Amino acid sequence: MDYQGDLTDILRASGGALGQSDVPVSNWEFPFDPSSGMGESRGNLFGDPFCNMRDPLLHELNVAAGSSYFSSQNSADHMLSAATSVDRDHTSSFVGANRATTSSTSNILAHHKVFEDHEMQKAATPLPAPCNIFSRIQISPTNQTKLPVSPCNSPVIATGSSPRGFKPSAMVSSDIINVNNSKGCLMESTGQVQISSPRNMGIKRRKSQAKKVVCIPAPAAANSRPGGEVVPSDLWAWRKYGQKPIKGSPYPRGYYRCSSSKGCSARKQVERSRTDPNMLVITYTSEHNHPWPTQRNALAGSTRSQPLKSTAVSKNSTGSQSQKAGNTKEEQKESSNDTLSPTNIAGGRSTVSASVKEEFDDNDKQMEMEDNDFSEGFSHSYKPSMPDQSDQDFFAELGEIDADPLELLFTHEFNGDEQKESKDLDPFSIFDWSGDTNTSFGEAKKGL
DNA sequence: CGCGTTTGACCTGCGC
DNA sequence: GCGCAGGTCAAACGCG
Repeated sequence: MDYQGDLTDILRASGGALGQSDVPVSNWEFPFDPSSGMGESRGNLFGDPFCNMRDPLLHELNVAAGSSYFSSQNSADHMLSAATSVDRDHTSSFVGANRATTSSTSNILAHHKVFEDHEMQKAATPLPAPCNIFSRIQISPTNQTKLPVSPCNSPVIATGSSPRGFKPSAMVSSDIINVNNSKGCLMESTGQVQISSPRNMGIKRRKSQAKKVVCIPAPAAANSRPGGEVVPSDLWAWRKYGQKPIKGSPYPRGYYRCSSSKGCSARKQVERSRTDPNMLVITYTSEHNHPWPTQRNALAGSTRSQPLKSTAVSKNSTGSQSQKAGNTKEEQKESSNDTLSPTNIAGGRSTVSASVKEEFDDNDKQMEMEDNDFSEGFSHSYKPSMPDQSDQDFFAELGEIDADPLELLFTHEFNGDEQKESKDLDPFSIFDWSGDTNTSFGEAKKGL
């Protein structure tokens, strides 16, 4: 089995926190420290390569974490509890994976992790550039990787940004992985971390660009529902511009570019985990240079990306097709709608997990996690920030969204009798599960 | 017509 | 320097 570049690698490299689980999410925990005041300023104090990278889903992560729901110091545990209860009726591979965990977080539904790329640690000149994400990540051009070790158990995994970059031996591994020390907090939750902006941006993009890796469960198990490649759409519009088979992986990698705005350099790569086809690994590169769509118009033009019945049928009928072909289609369809499943990210009801990894590929750079408050930095980083807009404006614009994702996610989900199975309260509803996939996904959720 | 996907070719970085 | 592999381009085509 080739784990190169696979999420599993990350996890394994993280010190074996996951044990032998094939489901890397089992021990994942929130990278953010809910008590770290995520609701405070957006930061933008340091060189955050993603200061403008406002992925709605990632944003949701932050906001969710920073929401009042998580305001308490124990909010993380609350979240965990809530998530557990919510998921109680759902059985999924992730739940099964969680069985391997020994901590009370074993049933955490939404595990978010921030990963530090080992290459990122390699160094970088600290930049005062306004950034959010790693407002607390400091990169030292000379220091060796100073791994943030916090009482939190979040397995922070450093990985290569690219399959080639996945060199477990080079990963931060145990140094930064302090597993099961505590729950619901990010290991870096108390440290300040600064990272510098990528150098040579645009010249050696692939090497110098920071990346975010988000691992989420595929909403619809491709293996169980051939025609149910249900992928929720986020508020960004992504256009696929390429696909490449990845060596060692039966699944191709799709390349997407933000089509919400011309000139936006935001890109993402979507591929299915080799070891766990139910997991999608989404790598975000570059950043959005525009506010995220105020309307769900991000879905515009993406209708075709929704699995057509004909397609599903075809796939079903041709289930014996070459694996590559099948995978390719599934991958593309899933990713075409943006694979960031709210289920995963938002800590919805289903037993899902999401990990977010920050990567910073630049051999010339070295990142130092000075403190342990990485989570806060993370939260900041993913705060929806409008480059030229005040936060107020931003939220005002948020109001223009058809439905506030967060509200949908948490207002219902965690209020009082929050754990209704009602679809109205279904955080999934905030995403566009178009076509027959709507129902399909409902089934898929049950299947989870 | 506009937007999307598909897909082969090309470019680039990296390891040997 | 060469080959491999990942990343990107762009023409062709489909869909609403």
